[in-house]
Amino acid sequence: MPVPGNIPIYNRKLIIFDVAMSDLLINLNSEQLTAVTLPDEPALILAGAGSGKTRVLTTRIAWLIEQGKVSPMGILALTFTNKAAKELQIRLGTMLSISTRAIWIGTFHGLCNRMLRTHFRDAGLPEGFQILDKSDQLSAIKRMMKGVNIDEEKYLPKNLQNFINSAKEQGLRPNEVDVNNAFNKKLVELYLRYQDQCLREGVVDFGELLLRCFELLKHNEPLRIHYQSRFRHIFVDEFQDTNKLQYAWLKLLVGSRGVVFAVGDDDQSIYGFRGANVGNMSDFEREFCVQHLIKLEKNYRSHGNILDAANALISNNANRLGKNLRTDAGHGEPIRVFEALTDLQEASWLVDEIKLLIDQGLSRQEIAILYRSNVQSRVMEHALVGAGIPYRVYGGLRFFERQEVKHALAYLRLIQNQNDDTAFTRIVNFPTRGIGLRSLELLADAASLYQCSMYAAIAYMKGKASTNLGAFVKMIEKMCFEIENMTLPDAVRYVIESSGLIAHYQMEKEGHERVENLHELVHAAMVFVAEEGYGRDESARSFVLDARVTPGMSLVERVTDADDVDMTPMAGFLSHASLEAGDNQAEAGQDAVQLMTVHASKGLEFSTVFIAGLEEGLFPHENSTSESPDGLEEERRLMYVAITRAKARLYLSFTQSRMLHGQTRFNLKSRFLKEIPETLLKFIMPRGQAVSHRFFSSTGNRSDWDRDRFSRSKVLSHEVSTAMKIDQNLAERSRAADTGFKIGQSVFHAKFGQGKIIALEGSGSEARVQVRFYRHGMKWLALAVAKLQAID
DNA sequence: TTTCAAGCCGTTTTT
DNA sequence: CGGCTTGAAA
Repeated sequence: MPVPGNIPIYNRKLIIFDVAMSDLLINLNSEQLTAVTLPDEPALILAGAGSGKTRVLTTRIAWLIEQGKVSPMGILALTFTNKAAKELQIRLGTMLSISTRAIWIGTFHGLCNRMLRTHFRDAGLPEGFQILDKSDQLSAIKRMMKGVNIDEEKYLPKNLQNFINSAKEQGLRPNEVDVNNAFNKKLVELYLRYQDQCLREGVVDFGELLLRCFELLKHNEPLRIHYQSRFRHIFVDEFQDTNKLQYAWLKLLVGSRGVVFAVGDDDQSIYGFRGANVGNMSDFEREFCVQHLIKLEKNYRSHGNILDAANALISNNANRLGKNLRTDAGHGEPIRVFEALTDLQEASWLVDEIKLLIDQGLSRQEIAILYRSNVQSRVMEHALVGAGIPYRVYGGLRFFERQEVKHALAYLRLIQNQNDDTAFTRIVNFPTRGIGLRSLELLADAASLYQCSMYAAIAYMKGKASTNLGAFVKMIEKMCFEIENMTLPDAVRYVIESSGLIAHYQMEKEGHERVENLHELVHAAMVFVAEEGYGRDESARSFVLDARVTPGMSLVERVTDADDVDMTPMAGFLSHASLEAGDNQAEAGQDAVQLMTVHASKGLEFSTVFIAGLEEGLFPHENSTSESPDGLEEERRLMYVAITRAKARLYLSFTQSRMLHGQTRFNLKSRFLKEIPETLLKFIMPRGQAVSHRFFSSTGNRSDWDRDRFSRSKVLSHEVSTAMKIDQNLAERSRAADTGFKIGQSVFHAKFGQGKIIALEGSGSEARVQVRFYRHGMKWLALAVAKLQAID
């Protein structure tokens, strides 16, 4: 097993690759090949949607290693999301048979976190510093503001939060922010106060991770030189999403010898509103003297009509680096456009159309409904539920954001770092232990008087409040003592029990799922320990050919998160919980129609895509169009992203009227529709609906209507047969119910949507189940009557 | 401490 | 319209 340590692994070509390098290269088109085999110089790759961007990235890394140009240790790959990092790592893992562990792959935040953990002293942070997520940050800000005398009407915590974050995104400390008026001045003052509080409590927010790491590299020359000489090749994915600070950080890290390979698409820049700066791409080109700007314009995803639509649309933007997608696939289907009278009609048309598609054999998960804003989902969900079509909505609460999980983590955080007032206030009286607001006010006063954390201030408390607080301290101390020698999962289990969290949620009538999530947290800790490689011997972590990593081994075992290996399991787990909030989607697994915002769809692809609500004011959104011209361009890029998600079929819809915020609004059809050549479109008329003049004038030619396929009689017969099929299916499934269902089983109900079985009773035709539906609460259902569908 | 009702707000969102 | 927060009352 052991390989002599003095032979550089990266020179042993035969061992390294599962697939011969030539095979990897031969399947690339000429644009991709050029990019992959570029000499050691800064490069900017303009990677269009569906152009094989990730493939170029991974093949380039593999190629560099194979050529002996760089050791895995000399590679740094930066992504924007954890998902992207994971995908890179997995795909690299399939190309290379050496461990990918030595390669630093991660998000900007993850890697900054790692550096700060390693050099916490140099960075001026306490060893066990905690990371505040967005909601932690907000509560920290609220707490800070309580101690200051300000006009609460004028200074909203949310606004201050945005102010602080956007300052940090631009790399600005309080003293560096431009002060042009009194209002601004106050905000800066509050920013400073917040900064002091964070430092005192030993916590950092997301922006701080980057900013502090930036400052660390900037002011610490030996460290900067160390990393500059280590990372010879730096890869940046989704470059158009980087903000000013990330760009500055990158420049520091690259130094004069590093080679940056930046991949991005200015046409898919849709996060300007949160600080992303597309200008970074042209800045990069200029400042790094990029010799090779390579455009990947060959698209492997969509049919011609779809790409033509996308190209035509995006050509209306003035600020572009410029590129045009092309494909070898045929034109494919025309893009279908539907105008509805109301949002309800739009939804019911959508559902009818989806039924047809499913009948034609399309799987549900190949169908996506995209919309500009989340409120639009409700009408469509309602229609889907009514039709008994399983669906999945992306977005919403993620695992580590759930209140019960955050509570449990707060206990762990307080055990780690007793200065963490955010964690303290969260749990000091949860579950309730007779510590009211009054006591906490007194405690906060004491804390500011003695300049210490609230936890430490308990020692100074006198009177009756101190009894309960004293008991709390005893409990935390006991926890610290007990878990000291426990494994991470055991510690988590101990804490959720002894804190009383489990007992509390068991008492609550709606607490079943929360108890489950707490147990799930223990499981998450086990997975974390296993995946991160804690408990293995040190040699397994260092860069040697790991005998256990063989081509036949499962991917999961090969994937590790390089971020956290230097931390204790607990610190690593808590970082992980803050930096990777968990899955953003509802229960996976089941074949379901996908609903999401256009933003959430970026990077995904579907055979069939519906883009709903193409109306002025909604898409493009009114708030974006009024503010700046670039706002409209970003909306257009958003539309471009939406269109390019579709592989084979694309539907666009809009309505004359829509219920929004409690009132009916009448919108014009989106300008984006007009920017797509009519020759690519096919207009569909509402079924059984008298065609108004308005409809005529706004949708174009009568000859464009698809009378054939969407004629009334045909659709109706389809509807009937679909309904019968669904009934049959459901009936069959419920007959199998006696044996089929068990507690904890996820189920789907035509009326109530998805839910989980939490109780069973009776048998045979008497059998009843209690189901907690995600959207409709708790229900008892007779299995003989209710058509429940098991979801695996 | 809990519960209920009035009030408020409403684009997109990862780390 | 509807979800969530906040404030008042029991």
